[in-house]
Amino acid sequence: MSAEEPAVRRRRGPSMADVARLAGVSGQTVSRVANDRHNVDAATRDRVQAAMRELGYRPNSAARALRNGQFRSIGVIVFELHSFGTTRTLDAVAAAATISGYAINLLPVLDVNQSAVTNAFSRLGEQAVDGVIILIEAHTLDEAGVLLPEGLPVVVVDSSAHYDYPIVDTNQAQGARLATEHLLDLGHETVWHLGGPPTSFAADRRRRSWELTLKQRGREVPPVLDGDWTPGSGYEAGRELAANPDVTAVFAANDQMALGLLRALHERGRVVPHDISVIGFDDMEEAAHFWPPLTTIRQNFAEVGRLSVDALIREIQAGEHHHDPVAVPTKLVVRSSTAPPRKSAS
Amino acid sequence: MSAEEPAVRRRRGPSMADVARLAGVSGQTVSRVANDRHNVDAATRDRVQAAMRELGYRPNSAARALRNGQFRSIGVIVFELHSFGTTRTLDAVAAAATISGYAINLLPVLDVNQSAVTNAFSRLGEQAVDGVIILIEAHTLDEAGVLLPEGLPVVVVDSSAHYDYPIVDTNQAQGARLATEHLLDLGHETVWHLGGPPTSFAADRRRRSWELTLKQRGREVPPVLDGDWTPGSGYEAGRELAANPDVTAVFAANDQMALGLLRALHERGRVVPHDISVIGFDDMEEAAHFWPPLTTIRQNFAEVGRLSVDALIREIQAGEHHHDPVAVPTKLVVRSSTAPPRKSAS
DNA sequence: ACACGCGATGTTGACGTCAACATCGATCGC
DNA sequence: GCGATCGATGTTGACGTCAACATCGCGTGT
Repeated sequence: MSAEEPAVRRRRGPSMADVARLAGVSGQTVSRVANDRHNVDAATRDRVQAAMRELGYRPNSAARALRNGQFRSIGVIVFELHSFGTTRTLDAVAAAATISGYAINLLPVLDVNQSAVTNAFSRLGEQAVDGVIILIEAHTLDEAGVLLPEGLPVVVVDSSAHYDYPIVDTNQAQGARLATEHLLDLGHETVWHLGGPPTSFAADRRRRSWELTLKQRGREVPPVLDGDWTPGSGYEAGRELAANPDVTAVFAANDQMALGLLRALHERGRVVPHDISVIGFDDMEEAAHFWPPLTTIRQNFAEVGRLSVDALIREIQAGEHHHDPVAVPTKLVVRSSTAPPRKSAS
Repeated sequence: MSAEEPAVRRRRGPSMADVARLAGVSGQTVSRVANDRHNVDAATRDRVQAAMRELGYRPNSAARALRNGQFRSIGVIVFELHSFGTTRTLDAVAAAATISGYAINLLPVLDVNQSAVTNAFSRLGEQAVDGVIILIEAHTLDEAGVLLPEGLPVVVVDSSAHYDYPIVDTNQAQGARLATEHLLDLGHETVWHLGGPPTSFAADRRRRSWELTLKQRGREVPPVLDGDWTPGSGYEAGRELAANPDVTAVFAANDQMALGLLRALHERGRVVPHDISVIGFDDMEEAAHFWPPLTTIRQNFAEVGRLSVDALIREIQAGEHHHDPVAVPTKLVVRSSTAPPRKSAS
């Protein structure tokens, strides 16, 4: 009746002081045991550990972070997890961070519009992180970028060169060249391109590299079809492409669009690879089981994730700014969706 | 020469005291401004905010957490992000948590073996989280489950009933029934099943429900083929199924296996849905663009994520244990991979 | 004119941990 | 045998924030 419970129960667990009392030692000795310091007597250590177990003691990371001035945590800013690449990279980042003893703080941007991004970055200011990895396409970032808290180490995973932060990404240009050359080497006159959204630096790099490769070989550069990474946009583009008898080879900027493209070609009765060759980009798990199995460019997401974390941790711990962009090479994976062109009326 | 820099630079930003000094007020007033308390004079507030901006002040969340005894952060334990469902759920969880003002701590389990899981859980003890959502299949969890720190609110996203924690998941049974009935209603004699791995509760539920539905309709129950969720396993199973002329309808326990299955059927020249109908489960983005577009069961991952977060936050804030499992209904999405059976020799 | 109330602001201390320093007893070298 | 050394342990204070309490000044009602 008289005593009021607080609205939010605080589960404060036992503290070092509690353990110390039970074990009959000082708090400092408990701290030493908790941190695996060597200068503790074996018997004492046992006693302390027993007390810890009995009380279910867990070190309070907030107090630790406050004391040490470090959170041992890195924030990862992502837009939706729908994108295959983002997900895979996040996976690799999380693994690498965990191995290095850093926790991962996932910071989703709920909406692409600028105020949401800005909002996410300002929330960042209050986040318990020592550094940040940005996994959203930099164009989106561009307008809001200014608002990043100063003095917070940042690594951007994208292919923009315009950033003042260290950059790690797949070598988009090399991958696109690989794709284009593969089709050219099979004997195709030229290669059409189903590109990613114009707002994406990665898409831009792939497009440019495809174009450059064609030009270097003296081939005609067909108009680009712009998609938005989704299978749906690949399908739309595919309907156009299927109607054009000149098209014998298409380089889709990712596997998902390639999937939509394949569907459109099936619907129109264009046989892959007999009538048209298709190559993708990413090598998602499913690509090997598309119909027909998709020739594609494999991105090494694990490496991208690992390198991003390494770069960020170096920056956090040593203040190193490593401004040379890191480009992770790709690999051509040949399956059944590409073949030499059918000898036709030429 | 005399002063040694610490190995790890601590970027300690300005604190309330610094802001207070600059603005000529007490630390407490700064705190009030930072927390949007109303009882601060407008002029004072402006002065403090100006000082904050000038110094680039960001509240220290470690100190806050220490003071408040709460982190406002929830941990999400995941195995790899490769699984489509996990990723989508994580996405929804992250969004819901952010909206509720909670941060997300991603806690990857690096390896499925038991010691890795155990390890992840013991790491959990040191994590700055108020509660935990477990996104790994509970069978894996089973053996290690005992080691979960006591007193830490937990919500499990899975279909096990054996847990002492609140459970949220898709209504697997209802979904599997929907799938099976759809094929039966089209006129198929019976429905074959390409199941998920035996270690998965979700797979188990789907299998049981498929079986029950067949029995209730007095149909023969064909032997189950066990996959492991991957397209590859679907392909293997598909080769068997394709060789069996009795098979006219297959319910694959997820879309990825359905994809592999479709590929195997194409290879053997069995036409979908003319010769064989195929239905999947999940409704992943790509399913609409498989060849043929896949009829499937749509899971409402967003809802699962939202409800998990809600349940966890209720538990954190009120200590409520809501032990009735929450089952989120699914929806049948009809596309082109299912059709009535070809009238054959019957 | 006086007590009272109320809003704005300041002061104090505690949250849990751990580095730095202090202490104490034992072993070592000569 | 005695100071030096070393290892085990204890004591103190500070990290940044904010609830609780204290204070101060001004307007209000009678």
